[in-house]
Amino acid sequence: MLSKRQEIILKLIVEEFVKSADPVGSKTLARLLNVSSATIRNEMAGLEELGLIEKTHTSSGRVPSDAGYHYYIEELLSTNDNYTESFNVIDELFSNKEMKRDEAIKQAMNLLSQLTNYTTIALGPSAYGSRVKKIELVPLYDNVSILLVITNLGHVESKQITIPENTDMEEMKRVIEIFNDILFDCPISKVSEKLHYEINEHKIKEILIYNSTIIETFLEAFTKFTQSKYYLSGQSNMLYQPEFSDVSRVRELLSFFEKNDIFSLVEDTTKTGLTVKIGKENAISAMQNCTVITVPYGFGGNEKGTIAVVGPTRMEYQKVIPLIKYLAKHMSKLYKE
Amino acid sequence: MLSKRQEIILKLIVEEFVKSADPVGSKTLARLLNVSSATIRNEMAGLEELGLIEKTHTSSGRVPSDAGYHYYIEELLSTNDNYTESFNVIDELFSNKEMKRDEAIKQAMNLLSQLTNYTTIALGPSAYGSRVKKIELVPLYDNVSILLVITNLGHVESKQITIPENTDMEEMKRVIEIFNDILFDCPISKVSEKLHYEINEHKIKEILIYNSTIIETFLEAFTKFTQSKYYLSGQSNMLYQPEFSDVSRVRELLSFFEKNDIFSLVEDTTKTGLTVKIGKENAISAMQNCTVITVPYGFGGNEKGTIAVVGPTRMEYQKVIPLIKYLAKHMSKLYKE
DNA sequence: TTTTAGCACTCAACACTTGACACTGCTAAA
DNA sequence: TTTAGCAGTGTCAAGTGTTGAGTGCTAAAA
Repeated sequence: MLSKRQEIILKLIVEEFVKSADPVGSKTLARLLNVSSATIRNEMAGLEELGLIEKTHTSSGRVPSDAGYHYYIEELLSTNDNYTESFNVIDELFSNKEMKRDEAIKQAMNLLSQLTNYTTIALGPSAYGSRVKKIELVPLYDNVSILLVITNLGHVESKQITIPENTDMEEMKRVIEIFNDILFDCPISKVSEKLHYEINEHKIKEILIYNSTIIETFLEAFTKFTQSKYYLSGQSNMLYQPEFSDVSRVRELLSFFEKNDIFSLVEDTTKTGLTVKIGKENAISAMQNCTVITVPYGFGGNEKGTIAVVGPTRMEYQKVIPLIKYLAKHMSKLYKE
Repeated sequence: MLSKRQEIILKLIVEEFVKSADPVGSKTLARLLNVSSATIRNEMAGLEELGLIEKTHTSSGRVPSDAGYHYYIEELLSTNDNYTESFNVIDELFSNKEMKRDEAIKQAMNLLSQLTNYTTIALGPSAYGSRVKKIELVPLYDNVSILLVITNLGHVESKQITIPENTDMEEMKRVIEIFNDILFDCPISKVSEKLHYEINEHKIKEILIYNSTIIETFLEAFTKFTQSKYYLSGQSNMLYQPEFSDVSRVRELLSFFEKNDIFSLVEDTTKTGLTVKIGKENAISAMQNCTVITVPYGFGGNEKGTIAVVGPTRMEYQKVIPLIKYLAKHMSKLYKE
């Protein structure tokens, strides 16, 4: 257990370091606390022993360790501070109702990356959990058609399909009708299940006789919905942080963003609430001196997405955490139709 | 006019420098040409006077100037070399017919950035110039509907619209039918024109009486088609080039990619053939030591797009130019339905 | 018991010097 | 026209010395 004074010192170290990016020494703190630098040094020795702060070299000032940040976030942050400055900007964004959900999410992420100056990520599930509203087939030319699936939340997915040579268009229309019957109001996540069930049972048999590959094309179109998409904003923000003055770091990080591994950052956190992964807690090597903060959104149905802020471990937690929480709350509202 | 030997020397300087990224000195060339280094130096003095090569400092080897690269590309490259190695990979990609056009373009750009190790850009016009195939309105809930527009090339655009409170759905259906009548087979680029014409003439009058804002919503949906989109691939490739070992350069470049200024790179070149902009010829400051090679594609109708490769001026022109030409040719085929 | 002043020590950062090296341009001879 | 030789110039890496911020420890003061 830390003494009151140790907590104050830890808090100051974190906040000074976040501000300046330089290790903070005993003199600086002495000035802020009206004790001598020697006293501070004694306290710091204690904090270091507990693994909450570190030195970069024998005679440098102290820097918070990963554990130190955690302590800061969990014990020293939640109670006091509350950053509400930018909340009205967020309110404003969401007051515009004339936006498709995807568009709203994109804009929210852009806003968040602007407000924080870090990189932000929104992870699907663009349509996961929403329901089938209508299925259509629009002939284009020859034997090529476009298969359209529209969901109750206004999401549209299209897939080009080639219909076998000797096919009657009337027949095809009937097939689509049957699909509409079967799948109307069916959650996207259950489509595959439902189709496979119907294959053995009722109406769908005649389709199968008629053409078996059409089912596959269908399922492909639906997997497009379930493939969670992601949106990335403010990649280059990070480059202005002093921890990325080394090009090789930048390379690593950007290559990571460009690969489609984004999911590996967040994946398992759809269930829990706000998660803060600091430094080495991130499995990805390029992220060893980054913090990833994730919050799920959309509790309405079974559709859940995640938003995330990625920044250096030396992050303005004080500002970011309330902001991302507030944003997730608003986005959740958006999901309840 | 350059002498034969000067041309050979210029060619070697370019190619050596492209390979090594180090200024090339007289000794290196003497070894390759079986003359003494002093002879080379005399020739180099001439080339420098013509502004084709430069020194980085008084006693350094020579580096091609922007003009030198141009001379190389125009006079020394086209005749001899022909890089065909990777052509079969491209053929393979395009042999898969089951792809929507957008998807095909994306994949082609990914391939190109992989093959070249530079950044590639594909600029719209995703649907500009294609024709309206079908318009639909799918009610979602309450007074919210989705407006769908499908083109003859399988492109789908959707927009959420709110229909005024006291509106009869049957009436609405009739309106959509009228739109379909008017706009069927109309090139996207002409939609606005045609609508405005019809407003003063025939059938559309009754719609106007009925509801004037619907036309606006309509036009908005169509502008989505005409807004040329772009696709960027291999951003981080550039970071591995030694010219980007300086972080501030990287910052500039990546910030540029992140802004939506991409069009300013290419915009005016839709009409001409292959264009090579070297170094200072690029208006954008972040690109002052980059080369941008652009080629238009899609000569079929009036729909034209552009693909581009962005790399350091020290670029493997020998490899990139044939490659991008070949790719553009194939993509053009894709556009002829 | 806690706090403080003082001192010796450490290390990063910066500026400077130095020598090796890779060029060039010029000149005079081949 | 080509070449060898030489003086001159700038880069780069290694080494040196200095400065300054910060530490730990100890002994005295509160």
